[in-house]
Amino acid sequence: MNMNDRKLTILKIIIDDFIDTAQPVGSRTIAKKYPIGISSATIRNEMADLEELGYLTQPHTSAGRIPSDLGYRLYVDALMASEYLKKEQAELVRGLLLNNLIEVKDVVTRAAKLLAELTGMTAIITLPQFKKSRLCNFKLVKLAGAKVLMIIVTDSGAFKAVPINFIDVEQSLLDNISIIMTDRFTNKNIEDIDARSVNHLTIAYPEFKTVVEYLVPIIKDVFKEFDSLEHVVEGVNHLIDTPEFADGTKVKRMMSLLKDPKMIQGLVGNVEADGIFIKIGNEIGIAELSDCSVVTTAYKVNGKIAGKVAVLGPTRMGYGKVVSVADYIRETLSEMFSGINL
Amino acid sequence: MNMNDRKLTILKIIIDDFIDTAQPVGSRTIAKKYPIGISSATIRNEMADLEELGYLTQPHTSAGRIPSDLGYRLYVDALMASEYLKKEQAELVRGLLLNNLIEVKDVVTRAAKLLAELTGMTAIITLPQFKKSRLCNFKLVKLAGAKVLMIIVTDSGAFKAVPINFIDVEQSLLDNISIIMTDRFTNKNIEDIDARSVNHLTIAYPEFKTVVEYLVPIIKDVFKEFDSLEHVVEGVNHLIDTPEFADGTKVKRMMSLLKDPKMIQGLVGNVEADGIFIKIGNEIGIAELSDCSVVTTAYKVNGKIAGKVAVLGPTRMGYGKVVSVADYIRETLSEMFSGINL
DNA sequence: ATTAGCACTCAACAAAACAGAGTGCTAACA
DNA sequence: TGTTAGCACTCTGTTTTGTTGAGTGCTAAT
Repeated sequence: MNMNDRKLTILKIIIDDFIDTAQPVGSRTIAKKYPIGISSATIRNEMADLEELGYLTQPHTSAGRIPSDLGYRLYVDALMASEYLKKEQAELVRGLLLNNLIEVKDVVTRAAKLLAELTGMTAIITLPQFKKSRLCNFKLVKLAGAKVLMIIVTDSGAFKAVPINFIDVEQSLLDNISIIMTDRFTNKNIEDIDARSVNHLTIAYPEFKTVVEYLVPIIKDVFKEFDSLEHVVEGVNHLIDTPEFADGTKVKRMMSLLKDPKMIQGLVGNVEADGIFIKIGNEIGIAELSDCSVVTTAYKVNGKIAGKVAVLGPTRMGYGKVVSVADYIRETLSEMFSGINL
Repeated sequence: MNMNDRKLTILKIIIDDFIDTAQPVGSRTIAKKYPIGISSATIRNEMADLEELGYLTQPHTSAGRIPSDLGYRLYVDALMASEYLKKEQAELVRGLLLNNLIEVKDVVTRAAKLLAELTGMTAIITLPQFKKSRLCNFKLVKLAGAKVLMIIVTDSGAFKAVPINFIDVEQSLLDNISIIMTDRFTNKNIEDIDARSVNHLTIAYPEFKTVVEYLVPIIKDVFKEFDSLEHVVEGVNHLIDTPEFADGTKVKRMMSLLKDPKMIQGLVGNVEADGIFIKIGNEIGIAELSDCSVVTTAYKVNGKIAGKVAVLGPTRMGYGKVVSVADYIRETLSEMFSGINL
C-alpha cells in the first residue's frame, strides 16, 4: 500500500483540523465537517493506512488520530497552503520597525514582540553581528567623573552606546580623541579595529599617548563584546497558554529552558542559508521540546547573515501563517540593518 | 473575650508556619512542632477565639486555620521578626548595581532582577523621574543621513540616548551645537529646559537659527518623554510557581494583569512618604489580587521621591525577608541615582 | 483554667460504574 | 475490487460511591 491523492487530502484535513482544534480527529468528524464524498468507513481505512505509513498516530485505541512528526513534515513540505501577510499587518510591521532608528536591541525587541503577537507563538530573534559593518562615527561623551559613554555608529545606521570607566578628563579632550578616532577608522570594518591599530594612534599623536594607552584595552573589550551572542525572547505567555502546556510542571520546565542562552543559540544556530527552516518535534533534538516546532530564518546585513529570526510553538502550529510572518520580519530587519532606508 | 499574649504567640506561630508550608495549620501540629507548654485542646480554644476575632479563617470545617488579611495585618504591624540582609547578599546587590554606570533602564532592570531573585517573588520598579536633575552634558552624534543621536547626561550620572530625526548636516556642526547647548544649560534643571529657553539660543547665535529652530520641537518632545512613567517587572515566573497559582487560568489572568501599565502604576502609585508600605489581600483593591500582597517603598534622587520599588507575591509571603531586601534595593538605588558614588 | 476523650465533619483519594467517541472487522453492495 | 453499513469492542473521562484521616467542637474530668 502506498500514497495517493486521497490519502494526502485526508492527511491535510486531519492536520488542518488538529491545528485548529487541538483535538484528535476522528473519521466521523472528517466525513461530516469536510464533505469530500466518501463515508467515514472509507476514511477509517485510509486513516489506518496513513498510520501504518507513519504519518498519523493514535493517542489510544479509541481516540481519533493526530499527526506524527513525519506527518507534519510532509505537511509543511508539500501540503500546507502558503499564506501571505495581510496588507495592514505588513504595514504595521514596517511602520513600527522602520519609522525610527533606535538602538539595535530596541529594534530587535520590538520585532520579536511583533512576531510573537502576530503568530501567537514565542518569538526568538538574535541580535545582529556587526563584524562586517564599517565604523562611521565614534564619540566619547563625559558622564560624571571618570565615567564616559562610548558611542559606536556603524554604516548600517545601527549604534551602540556603552558606558565605560575611563579617566577624569575634560569633554574637550574627549572631543579631540573622538575626532581622531573617527578620522582614523571611518569605513574600517569593526573587526579590524583592534588594539594594534589603536596603538598606531599613539605614534601619530604622541601628545595623547597616556590617554590612548589607557583607552586601548577598554576599546578592545568593548569591541569584543560588541558582537557577543545575544538574543531576545518574547511572547512566552502565548506558549504557555496553549493546551499543550496546560500542565503546570511543563510550563515551569519550559520557562527555565527559555532562560538558558546556550539552548536558545543551539536552537537557531545551524541555520546558515537562505530560506525558511522548520524543525518539527524530535527533529529539534531536545527532549523537552519534543512536542514543539521551530521555524527559523536568517536575516542579513549587507548581504551577510547577521542574525536569526525564529518562532517556537507547539508542533500543532499554523505553519503557513508563522512562515509568512517570520519571513516578513526577516526581510524587514535585513533592509533595516543594511541601511537601505537610512 | 479579647487579645492576650498567648493568643498573639499562637497567631504568630500559625502565620509563620503557614508562610512556610502553605498548608492550613491545625492545633496538633502547633502543639507538636512548637512546644509552648499547652495542649492541642487549649490551642484549639484559642484558635476558635482568634477566628471569632477575625484573625484566622477556616477553608472548611475540618481543616486547620489560615490567616485572614486582618491576621497578616496584625502580623506585619506587630508580630513579625524583622530580618536583616545577609552580608553576602548586600554585597551582591551593591556589587552588581554600583559597579558600572549604565543606562538608567539597565540599572533598574538589574535591580528588579535582583529583587525578584532574592525574595523569590515578582519585583516591580518604576524608572526614576529626573525633572529635578540638572543637565551636565549634551551631545548630538551623527548616525546616518538625517538621523542623529541625542545624548542627555544628568548630574546624577544617569544618561539617556535618544535617536531623533534631524537634518542631514556634518558632525562638526552638531559638535558646535552640542557645545553651545552644554554651555548654556549646564546645571539647569531638566524641566527648565523648554522650548522658550532653547529659542533664546537663536538670538545669541543667529548663524544657527535655522538649525536650532528645527531642533526646538524635537527637544521639547524628547524632554517631555524623558520622564514618562515607565516600569520594569521581573520574576513573574516566581509568582506562578507558588502553590497559590497552581491553577492555570489564574496564571493567565495574572499575566495579562501584569501587562497592564495602568494597573502597575496604580499598584505602586500612592506611596509618597518614607518607609515601607504593605498592602495585604483586599487592601490592594483589585479582585484578582485578593490573595496577594504588595510591599512598596519609594526611592529618592537627591532628596526627592523619584520612583518606587515594589514586591508582589502571595499574601503568604515572607514579609520580613521581602521588607529587608526591598528596603536595601531602595537605598542602593537612591544612592546610585543621587550620584553619591560617582 | 486546662486537658483528655470522643463524636462529628469534610476534603482528598481510590475504586467502581457509566457514557460516549472512535475504531476495526465483517458482510453486503455497486 | 472498492465502498459502505452495521456492530462489537476498546479506552478515556466523568460521575458515583466508599474509605481514610486530619481536624474540630463539645463534654466531663482534673
